[in-house]
Amino acid sequence: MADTSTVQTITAVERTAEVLKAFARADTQTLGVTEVAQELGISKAVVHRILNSLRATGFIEFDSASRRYLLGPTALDVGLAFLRHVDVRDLARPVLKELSQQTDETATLSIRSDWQRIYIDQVTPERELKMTVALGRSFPLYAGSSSKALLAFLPQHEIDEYLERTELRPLTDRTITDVDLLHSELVEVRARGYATSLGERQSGAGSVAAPILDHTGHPVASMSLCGPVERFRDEVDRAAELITERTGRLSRQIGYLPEQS
Amino acid sequence: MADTSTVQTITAVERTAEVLKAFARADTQTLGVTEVAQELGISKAVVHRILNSLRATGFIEFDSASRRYLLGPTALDVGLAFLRHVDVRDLARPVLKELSQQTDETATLSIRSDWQRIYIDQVTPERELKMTVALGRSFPLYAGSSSKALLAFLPQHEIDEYLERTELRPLTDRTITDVDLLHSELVEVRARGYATSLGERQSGAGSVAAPILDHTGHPVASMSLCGPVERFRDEVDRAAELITERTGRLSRQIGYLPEQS
DNA sequence: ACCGCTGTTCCGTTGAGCGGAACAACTCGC
DNA sequence: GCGAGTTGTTCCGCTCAACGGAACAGCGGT
Repeated sequence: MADTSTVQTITAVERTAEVLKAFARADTQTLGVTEVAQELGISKAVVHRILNSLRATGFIEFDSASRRYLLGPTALDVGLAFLRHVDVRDLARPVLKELSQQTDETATLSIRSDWQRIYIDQVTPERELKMTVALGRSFPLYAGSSSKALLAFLPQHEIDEYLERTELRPLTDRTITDVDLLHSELVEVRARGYATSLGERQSGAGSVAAPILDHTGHPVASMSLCGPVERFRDEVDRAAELITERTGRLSRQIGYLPEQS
Repeated sequence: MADTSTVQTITAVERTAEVLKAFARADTQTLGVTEVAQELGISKAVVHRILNSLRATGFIEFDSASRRYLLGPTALDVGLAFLRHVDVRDLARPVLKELSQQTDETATLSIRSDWQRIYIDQVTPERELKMTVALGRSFPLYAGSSSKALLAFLPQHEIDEYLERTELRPLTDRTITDVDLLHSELVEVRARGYATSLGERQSGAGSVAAPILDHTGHPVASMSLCGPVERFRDEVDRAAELITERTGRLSRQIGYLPEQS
């Protein structure tokens, strides 16, 4: 009974939803009754009644000059309520568990806070030798895969600003301290969609991370898989594949629309 | 026949809209069937069917763990379509960025919708203590600088009508609740071209706003700069100067011709 | 094992919504 | 200015889809 097709629905409601979606799809601001009716294969009379019902509730407005209909502010209110209620952490939790289980390594979630990164969640595997990160601690944005995944997807000018005024202090002997090198590393991260690190932030730790992007394309969080570098080195490719698949889905869930090629 | 009450509507559609609004209002992410049914005074069975219809179309999702419902990404899609079609927004975006950068405070853009005001865009500065507004939410037209900037530039008879039938409920202890006082405040706003507020709508927030006028002289939007009242108090004059310069230019861009003296 | 709470389904009744068609209002071309 | 061809809007009788009370099921607490 979790199946969508078996539960009772109301056709009028589904039609209403389709009408709203038609407005969302349209590249013109206004739509006419017949236009909508034809696209959805419903009678004009019905579309007319639906539009007027939506008008009464603010979802649709009416332009009396052209006698055509357009989306109203209530639509925005509801849409943004969706965003308001999305807690990346809650959303990501089950994914972290799944990733950790599938790879038998630690899965983490980080967010950016000002110009630092902090871990806000992690799931560790049941094995003796495993990675554990410090939740709540601040780390720089230039070292480690989670950090680079966040940094690489910021607008270019913000990256430039950040790197201009930030001193790249080495945290380990593998930390990238050359600005030009880091710049081209970030370009690569953006191109392939994920970042890797072998001991850049923490000696002996390897990781792969990808960003979760919101509806504006901004990175709101980054998710990583990490473990002891000796065994993790061989897992990088598989981890990258798994993690980008999940972060991609999460991004779409919070409204990110991948640009069509 | 422009009257909303006389045209035919479909109750199921209006109920659907009310259900979605209930989710927008809620401060919890998920809502249960009974919860919604009680709030709207509809039977549980109907709410259940509506929710499942919306589920089939992506507006609503179902959390099988808690057996409760939440807004889905389609809601966001439709909401953002509304924004996509507001062309003032595109025009104003770079200006907001510039203003925010120049002042290191938050720049916002609002439009009027019926007799309310809603924020449709904002750009925030990179600093710890800053103002952030809720996009999509409705606010009254009588409190706060953005609202007063819109209201003051409406035709006088519309202002009068509005103030006659509107109760000036205080949002903070600084809200203007005296009609005569508000009337003379609006005259002043119109005279100098911008509105200010120190905590009228939101305690602890200060702001300056000016309207963007179209070719008929109607205010289509208002732009504001806002921040914590303690530091903003000293920035008011400079902010007013900056903002009126920009809104003036934007108004001319969309066809407004300043009356020649 | 109880209770009280959810969400979910059943089912017979009925009136709300359907849609074809008529009407009205507007635009365009000649 | 006057049809022809668009729109949006309303009418109205028929029908069947939605209503809602009530029964059912599946939790979670004590």
